Amino acid sequence: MKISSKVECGIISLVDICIYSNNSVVTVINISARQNISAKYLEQILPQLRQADIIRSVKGSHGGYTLTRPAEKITLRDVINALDCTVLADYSAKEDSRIADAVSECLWSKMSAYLRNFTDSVTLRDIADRIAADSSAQPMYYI
Amino acid sequence: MKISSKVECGIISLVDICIYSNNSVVTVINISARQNISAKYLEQILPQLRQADIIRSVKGSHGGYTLTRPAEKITLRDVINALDCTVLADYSAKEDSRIADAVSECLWSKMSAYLRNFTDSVTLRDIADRIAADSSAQPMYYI
DNA sequence: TTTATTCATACTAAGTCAATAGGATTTGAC
DNA sequence: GTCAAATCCTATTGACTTAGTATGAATAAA
Repeated sequence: MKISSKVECGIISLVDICIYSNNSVVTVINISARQNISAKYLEQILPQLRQADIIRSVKGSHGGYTLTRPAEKITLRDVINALDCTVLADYSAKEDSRIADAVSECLWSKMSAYLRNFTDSVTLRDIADRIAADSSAQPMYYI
Repeated sequence: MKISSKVECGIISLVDICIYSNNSVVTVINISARQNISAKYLEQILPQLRQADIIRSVKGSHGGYTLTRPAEKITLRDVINALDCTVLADYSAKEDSRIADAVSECLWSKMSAYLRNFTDSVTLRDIADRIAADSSAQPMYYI
């Protein structure tokens, strides 16, 4: 499935914040360096996650980002909706016919609901734990 | 979920062929008139469905299209893959980091597999039957 | 030979997306 | 109070994708 770069980078950033914030904030520069994502691009993505109340920002010098709540309370659906609300939304065809209506109603809406169900079931904690599990075999280097 | 117009029109066309081919073929012109889709656009979509062995074409005068097999043997996955193979394919991030790799492997690939599972479970018959069910309340008019 | 159809390919206009750019604002440290 | 480090806001650009159109060739029935 094709994932937009924005959503992809958003998830990666959140996992990064989750792993690297030890009672402190994580800056755009930090994430950019660790994850090889342009800082300017992140500056566009992170405010959106803040507006969706997924992360909290501290402005000014020594500022940065932290999660607003425990990672197990942040779902994949939260993140996707914050960055691209069309992904999980119901879709309705513009073609005008009874068949088109039926396909919209009984197929696409069902498919969207099915996807939402999946994204509800995955939390940031699940992803971060998976990274940690990988790290036990292959040691993690903090930058 | 955002569905491409091509896939949408493809499904609609197949349902149309399924419903309106009574031991005969269905032409682009017929589908176009019934479903309000440009004939020229359909001429681009239907050959792709033929190449994927979902429909069979009869060329020349009195030509048209029929399904190659019973509707219950044609899955949503067959159709989507014929028209846009990126939808159900695994996606791998281009960002270069351990976290990005982990997200690709354990998140996006799982999500694609989940979607494939859904699309495997829905057949053209299911959709056509749904249309028929609607018609018992609201009579269907053949053109 | 005409007509009705599919087939193949090229084209275009509009829209979307990824990424960059520039500067404004906020805050801590000295 | 000044400087530096950070987020914030908004605009812009260039590349790519998509939807739909156009033109004409090939095929086959009547």
